[in-house]
Amino acid sequence: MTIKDIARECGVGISTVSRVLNNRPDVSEEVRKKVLAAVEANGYIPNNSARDLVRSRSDAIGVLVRGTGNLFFSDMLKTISAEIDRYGYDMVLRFLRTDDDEVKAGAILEREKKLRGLLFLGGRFNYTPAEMSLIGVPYVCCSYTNSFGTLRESDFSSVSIDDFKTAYEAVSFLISAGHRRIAAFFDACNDHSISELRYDGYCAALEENGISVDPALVVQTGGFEMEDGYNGMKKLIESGAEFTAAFVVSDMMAIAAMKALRDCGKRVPEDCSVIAIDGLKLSEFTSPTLTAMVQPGAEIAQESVRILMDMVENGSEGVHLRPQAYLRTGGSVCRR
Amino acid sequence: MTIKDIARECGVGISTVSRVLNNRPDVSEEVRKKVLAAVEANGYIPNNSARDLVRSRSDAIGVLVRGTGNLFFSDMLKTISAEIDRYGYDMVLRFLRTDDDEVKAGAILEREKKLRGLLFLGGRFNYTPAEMSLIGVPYVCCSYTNSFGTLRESDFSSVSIDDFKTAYEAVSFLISAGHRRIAAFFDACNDHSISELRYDGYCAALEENGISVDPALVVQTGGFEMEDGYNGMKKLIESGAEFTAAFVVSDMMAIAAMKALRDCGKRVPEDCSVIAIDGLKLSEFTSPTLTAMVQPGAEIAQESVRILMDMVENGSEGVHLRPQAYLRTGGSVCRR
DNA sequence: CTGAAAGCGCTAACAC
DNA sequence: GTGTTAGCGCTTTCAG
Repeated sequence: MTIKDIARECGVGISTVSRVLNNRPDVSEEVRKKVLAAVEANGYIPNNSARDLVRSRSDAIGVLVRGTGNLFFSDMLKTISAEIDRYGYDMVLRFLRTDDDEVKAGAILEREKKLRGLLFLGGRFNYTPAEMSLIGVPYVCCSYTNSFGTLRESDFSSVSIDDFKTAYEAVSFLISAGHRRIAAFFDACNDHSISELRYDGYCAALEENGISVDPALVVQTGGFEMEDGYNGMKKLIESGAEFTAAFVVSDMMAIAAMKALRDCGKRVPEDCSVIAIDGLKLSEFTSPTLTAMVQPGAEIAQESVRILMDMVENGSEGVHLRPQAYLRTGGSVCRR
Repeated sequence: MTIKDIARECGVGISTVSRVLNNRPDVSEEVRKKVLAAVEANGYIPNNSARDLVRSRSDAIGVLVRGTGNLFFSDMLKTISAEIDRYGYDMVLRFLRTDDDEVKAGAILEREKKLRGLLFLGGRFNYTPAEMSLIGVPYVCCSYTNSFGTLRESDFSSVSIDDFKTAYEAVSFLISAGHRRIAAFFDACNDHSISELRYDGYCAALEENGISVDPALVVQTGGFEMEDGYNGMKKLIESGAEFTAAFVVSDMMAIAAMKALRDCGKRVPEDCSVIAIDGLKLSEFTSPTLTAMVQPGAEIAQESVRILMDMVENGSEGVHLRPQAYLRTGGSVCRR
């Protein structure tokens, strides 16, 4: 069943059918009805490949996902998918392994599929103009920034919370609750990425309050998995370090860290308060409820797609949005 | 940059380039090298649309995801994506809203994208041959079955735990631990779907042990969200019903139910034991650790893809796998 | 082993 | 308004 069959059945030319299919105005109402009826009756569905080939582009957006253990990303992905759909585009999705390079993968995907735009859900923070020249379509960095790179602001878009500031606020909250011995858990403090920015925010909050950073309280877990959070906390406790609160880089790791605390006979928040960044719905169902800086995931996802579509369809310049994370008070932090 | 440019640059015909690109054996080693070099040098990437058009098929598998609030599915999706990739195919993904029909969506996707096969991640349990005739390629039902439908076994594949049996085993475990007043939480008991099967397993386990099913202990939450689990448990407690254990249809809802118990001043497991089906990694980090029947998610995902590829590439008949769920003992169940 | 040529199904000029 | 026609980039006979 091709466009030709429909044309023959209706006794019209194929371009007329094409016009109807593409909602062109220059078709008589009568013919339009007839064609639509035939399409419906035959269950005809246009061949996407042929369409893309002749237009030498698709109506598809590539989505490259990094860091898939992350529940936060799973949620955003659904929103992103729905938004792309709403704009009438297809989503071409790729999950990246940790050792894949998202830029190379994006460049290949773009050409193979003749994509109109790329959305990176998580990625490196240090792109250079040279490497990004591989990419020939608009792209947006979703939930991360180019803090350690050299990209021109107008050449790309990004939507992300301010990692430094959000960490700063989280730790400031602990300090304002009377805590001074505050442990911290990151992937790695010098990863030129999210952990480094949040670590800097942690340090800034401490120093601004006259508390010096104690390296013995900073744990580099080497990963973002729950096990990493659990083992990190366990190790810290066993080290005999003294602390009354913990700032954890992500909710999932914080949940695991709370588990480690309890397994070691410590109460949350009485013996150790815990705060994290993400604010998953899940974290409202832990005991105690996790106090967290909430990333507005739906907003980040929606805005990312909106901005990307604006670049794709109107050739707009890059835009950089920093939606505000906000504090959600739970039961995992108490006054000291 | 098209195949023509490469051909010209190498001074060969385009069909020769095509042969090299498709790993055909009938090309001289010398020419192959030259072509590959030119491809590399120019960063040439074949146009997928043109390829799919002429072959009138893609090398793509459609994945339709139902019930996206489910962390279990998020995990499986990653495995499915990786597996499809491993077989050298593309994945075309669609998230379905609850009111979308996965069969219709699948049929449209199949024709638009000229898919080779379809993988439904969750779906209705009551397909009929008539409606499935819309689908013209092999398909596999991943993590659900056709228990309430009339499909011929050979016409499709499915990979899923035995819902009835798994629920039966979970409840039997509670009974063997001395519990007799066992509450149960489902979406709806007569949904002709997963909840109904698990409800039947619950009833069977009770009755086999001479315990009659008390409708006052069966909660129909009306959904699979965490809120549903939380509210369901709260309602049950407020009803004044007496029970010493709870069987919950999914981990996420069980986590929420445990929260409700604690919020009502009840201890898990001392006042109420809890068991669920799913066995997420997350549930090993709750306090207490959730006792659960573990669905082997990675196995289900891998086998689903393997079976589908076998149908696609070798025209194999439908296969129905029932991987065994196993008990993971946590701290949420105690003897009575 | 290699090249020429015929489409795959569709869109977009271009005529009528 | 509508039909005719020329490709889009590639794979695949079919000759050589």
